[in-house]
Amino acid sequence: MKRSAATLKDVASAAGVSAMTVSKALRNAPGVSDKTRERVLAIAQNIGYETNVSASVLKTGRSGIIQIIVNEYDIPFYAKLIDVMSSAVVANGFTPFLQQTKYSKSTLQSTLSSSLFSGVLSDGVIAHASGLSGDLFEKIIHGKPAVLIDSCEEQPVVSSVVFPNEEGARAAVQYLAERGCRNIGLIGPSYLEKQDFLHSPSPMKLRMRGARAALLDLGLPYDESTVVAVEGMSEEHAIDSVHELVRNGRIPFDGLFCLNDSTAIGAIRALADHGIRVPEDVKVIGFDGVREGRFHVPSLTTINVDMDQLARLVMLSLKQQIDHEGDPLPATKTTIGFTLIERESTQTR
Amino acid sequence: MKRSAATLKDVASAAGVSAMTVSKALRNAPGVSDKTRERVLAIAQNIGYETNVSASVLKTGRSGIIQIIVNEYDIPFYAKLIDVMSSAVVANGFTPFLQQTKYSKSTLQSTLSSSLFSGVLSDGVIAHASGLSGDLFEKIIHGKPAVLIDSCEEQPVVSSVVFPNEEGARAAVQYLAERGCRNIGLIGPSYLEKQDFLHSPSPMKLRMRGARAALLDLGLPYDESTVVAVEGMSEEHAIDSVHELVRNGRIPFDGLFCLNDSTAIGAIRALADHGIRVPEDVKVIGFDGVREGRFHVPSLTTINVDMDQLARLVMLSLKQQIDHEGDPLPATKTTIGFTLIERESTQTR
DNA sequence: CTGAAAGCGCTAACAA
DNA sequence: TTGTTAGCGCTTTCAG
Repeated sequence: MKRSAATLKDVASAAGVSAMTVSKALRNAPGVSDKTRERVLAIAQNIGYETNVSASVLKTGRSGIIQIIVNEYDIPFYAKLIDVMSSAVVANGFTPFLQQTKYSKSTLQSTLSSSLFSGVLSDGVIAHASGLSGDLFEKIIHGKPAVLIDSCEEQPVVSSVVFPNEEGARAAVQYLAERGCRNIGLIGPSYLEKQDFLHSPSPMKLRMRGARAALLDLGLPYDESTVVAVEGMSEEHAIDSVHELVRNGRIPFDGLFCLNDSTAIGAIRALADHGIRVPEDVKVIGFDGVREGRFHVPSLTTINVDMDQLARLVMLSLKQQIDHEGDPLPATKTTIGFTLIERESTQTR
Repeated sequence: MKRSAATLKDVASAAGVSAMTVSKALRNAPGVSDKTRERVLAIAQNIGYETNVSASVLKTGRSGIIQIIVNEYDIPFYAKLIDVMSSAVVANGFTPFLQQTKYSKSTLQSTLSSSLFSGVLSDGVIAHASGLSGDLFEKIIHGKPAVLIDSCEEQPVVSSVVFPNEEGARAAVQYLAERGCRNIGLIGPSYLEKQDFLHSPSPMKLRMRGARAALLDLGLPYDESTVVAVEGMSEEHAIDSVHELVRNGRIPFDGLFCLNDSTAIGAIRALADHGIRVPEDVKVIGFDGVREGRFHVPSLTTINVDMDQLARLVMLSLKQQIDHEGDPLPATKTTIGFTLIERESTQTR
């Protein structure tokens, strides 16, 4: 029951060699004969030796830990994101360390700066969190390798991999139009006019911009009544907004592009409450491609973003930065691809 | 751009005191005058000092890190679990460290024993993972504070907090019967007879046992045809099994208790594929109370387990163990409560 | 209340 | 190939 773990020295004396030799043997470092290495490994295994990470981190300044920061775990989109990103981090030989900010900027800051993961303990950061400008981020992490996910700043200070927000939104609206929709509504943060898109772009603003552009190109209306404003991008928010909309008269749409899957799912749920059928009365398309969309009735048509590509690109950038510590690489910005997955919620038949 | 963080010494010389004084000041340890402390804090803040955790862990042997190990992140049940548990860990002043095993026993083992989080780096472990017997677990963690979630062993070696599997299942079946169901089907791993329940209980076995007992008590049939066997507890598995069932003739049930919410959601989805209506033709009830159940059409009636209570009890046990390091406490086993949440999937009307 | 000394366990650099 | 030395940054202990 002794929790005082075995140390290198213990292994060394048991093996009749020096601590240094054991250290090399265990790390597969050069400078140890195969015979010695094997023997050391066996003995280490035998006495249950585990390397003390604190010590080695203290010495080497490298932990192999990559922080992954998101807003929240229990949301389909983030559940998928942390799954994919953790797996990618592991596949690259690092250890992922997840944290959720619960949308709190102060939590984010303390998460990033203070306590456990300040200077040394993490070798890099991957973040998708609201209230996270590249400036702020850079000020906190001080040049530590980092990649932001879907940070839409025009002049990126920190490298980021972004979703195909505009393109995807365009495709969604065009698809609805092709399926015969002429009164297309949008569910998103709020109605925006041209000039509103100029400053501080955000993923949802960009999706709105893409949708707006598509509508105008198609000669379809885009005005205040086009947008069903939601206070947040969760199912609950969409349910509230749609309920309110219907309460003020029948909904005027035959197609609905929801700026993410959660609001799409909420919208379908709320429409059902009022006996409005999807897709017969209204066709609905979402954005993200969360796994839950497949299992709903009706199943959800969506703009599926390529998460595997996301993970690959993030890790690529991160590893480059880690390899180049000291001489900082310029920040990059890469956009990933998407596919439109057709399901029941937009069926014509 | 210097990534070489400020050290205690830097702060010390800037403040004109010794490193020791700074250390005490920053940790709120006794032995420093308020005046000195304030000055030190200000200076530390000013030059952006962050304590090097590796060093302090190395010295003190305590990291404040609690490992949380689950099978998988992108599953509604686990998404909820990690949210609740992380929050509880944080609320208790510790830092949660999440890991997913992807149901691999070897991943689990290496996760627990080798590499990063072996001996020192984590102060405790919370785990909900398959292939995780208490014995195995204990062998790996060697008396480190730990709590297993829903480990149903009769003679717990490690403390655990378990779900109300039997009671909840009983309540689910009774509820269906009260709603008029006479041909109640169960969706779960496989058909089990009395003797099958004796050995190596698992959560799903216990739910099956509770359901069986309820059926027999009610004088309703329980035989091989009662159970729709699934290969796993995800939506996909349930979809496959229900499809196969329907392919072999109309389904003989007017009520369906699915041993978790994911299979319930899958079942409803598959039934819809065949034009079978829920709840008109078949009433469906699930188990767990994942957030997604609310948003489905029909919304899902379920046995909602009290996750907040779970989190509280887990942390309580863990903290007791941490406080008692050295003289091990006896393993405990506590069952949490549940409520039946009525929604559309079992409506009568 | 403050500080000097020692060492946690490991590994980079060098010496043998 | 192996071993020795030194020190990462912090905190425990004990002396001032």
